[in-house]
Amino acid sequence: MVESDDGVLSKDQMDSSLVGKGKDKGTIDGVVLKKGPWTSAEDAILVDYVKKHGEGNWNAVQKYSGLSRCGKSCRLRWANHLRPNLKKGAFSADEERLIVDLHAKMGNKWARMAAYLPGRTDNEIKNYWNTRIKRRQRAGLPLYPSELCMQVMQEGQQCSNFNGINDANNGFFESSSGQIPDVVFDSLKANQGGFSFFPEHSDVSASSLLMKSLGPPQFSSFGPGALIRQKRLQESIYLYSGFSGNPKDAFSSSNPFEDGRREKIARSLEYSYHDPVEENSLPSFDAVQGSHSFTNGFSSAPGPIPEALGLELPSLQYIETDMGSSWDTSPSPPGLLESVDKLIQSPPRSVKLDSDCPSPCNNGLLETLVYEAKTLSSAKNQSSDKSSNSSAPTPGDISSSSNIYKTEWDDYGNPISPLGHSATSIFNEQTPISASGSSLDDRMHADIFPVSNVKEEPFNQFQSPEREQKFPTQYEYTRPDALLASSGWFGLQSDSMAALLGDDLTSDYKQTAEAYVSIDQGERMDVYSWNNMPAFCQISELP
DNA sequence: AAGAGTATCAACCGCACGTTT
DNA sequence: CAAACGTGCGGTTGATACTCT
Repeated sequence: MVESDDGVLSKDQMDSSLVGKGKDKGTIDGVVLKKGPWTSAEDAILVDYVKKHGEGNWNAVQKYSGLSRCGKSCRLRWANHLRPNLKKGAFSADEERLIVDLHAKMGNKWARMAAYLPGRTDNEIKNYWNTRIKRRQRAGLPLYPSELCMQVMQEGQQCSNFNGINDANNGFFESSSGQIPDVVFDSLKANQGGFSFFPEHSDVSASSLLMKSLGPPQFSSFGPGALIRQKRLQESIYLYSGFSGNPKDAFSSSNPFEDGRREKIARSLEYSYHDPVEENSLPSFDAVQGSHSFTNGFSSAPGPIPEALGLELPSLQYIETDMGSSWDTSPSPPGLLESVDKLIQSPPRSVKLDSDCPSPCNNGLLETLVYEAKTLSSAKNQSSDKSSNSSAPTPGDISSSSNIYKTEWDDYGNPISPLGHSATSIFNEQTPISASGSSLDDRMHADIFPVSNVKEEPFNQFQSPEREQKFPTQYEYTRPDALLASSGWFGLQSDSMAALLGDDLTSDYKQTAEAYVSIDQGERMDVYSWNNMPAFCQISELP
């Protein structure tokens, strides 16, 4: 940033100084507020003001000092640049470690993280993190060091006797500021044969996608505050995904079609979704079942999802129900790998409707999609028979879905897999569906289907003994199609598909279908593509 | 050397929340 | 009780610096 040390306004500064947005914005008592880079003269004025009046009451700065800056700008300038004891320069290795650790615990809580880094500002940390994400995206590296994951895993395994005490209002949120379980399942690849629960930074905004796809009508029962929670939910996804939130970033990859698709799609199927209602409404804690080590985003999210963990922890993190306690009381998994095996082995035959099964086999997104598809289909057929949805997860059911698989594609796919894409955006971009549609239908079309990227290689090839030996258990969950197959999602009827995409679109997809993958257990997967790119898949039972 | 692409960083914006009026 | 106000936070933007081709 150019900062005119001489206090001379640059052109932009001059321009921005003249900007007055409307009657109220940009002016105070008729004084045009300046924007843009601060000059040293302004800094001096601000410092002087703070010396005399102390911090706070920033809106009075202009009044008392004549500085033509809004209070917010003054506060920001002071906090980020002028206040004493600010540490400038690059982060030290220790600081970087701490940031990674804190981010694993807190998510995008920059201000809170800054509290642990004396002399550093939230803005610095945020910038550093975003930069780091991009860097690692490019490198195809995991976002969190594997040691951290292993540490977390070990801790998690030590507390496998969790019996699911649920106290939704136990101040989990509050505790998160200080005592956050070091549970981050990330980048297990290095230590666990490539299985990673934690996305490096997939930008699949699964939750937002879900929220969009769920749509208001079906989920009006979310009640007041749902929007707020939705926002928080989105934030959480950013943590998981590293999604900057910037739509532009969604396709920042040099080859978004190729580089990010796998992970995008895979992760679109993996992210846990926390029912906005359940989040704050003291839901039953399905972890009581305790049989699954993986937190299912829906059911085991206890009440108010911890802002850092409940919402922002990776799906595989256990939702701590008592933040005051240590991890000893956390809903603990009977061992992650064991659970993985269980999950892999568990029959993905049906969509389990019972909310008491937190089996991660039920992918929340998938179920949601099925549900939506059927709902739409049902609506389309103008059927008044509500039971038509009986085989599909209801919102409540969805809330019990689990879906916590973080996959690591790097091992078998793209070594360089910049994620950074939102499924929604992908879909919007890669399908002929207008993303700008304003109608619900349009949004459905645009948002409901992430581009389910299916590996181009034949499925059975992937299951070759050699590969299986190489990746004993991991691959089942590192493939989106495997996720699909194991998710219990199947039988998405063509009419449902049509309802979602429109008959014409479905037809288009079919016309360009490039893969027709048979999988075991009497199912088949039809892969629909568009523009020669896999767009989504449909699993159905073989005759 | 020049242009393109990427990284970095400061600052802005909108929103949420708590407090005051 | 509601509106206004002040503050803080997180996401985003845009300009410059840097690197690569």
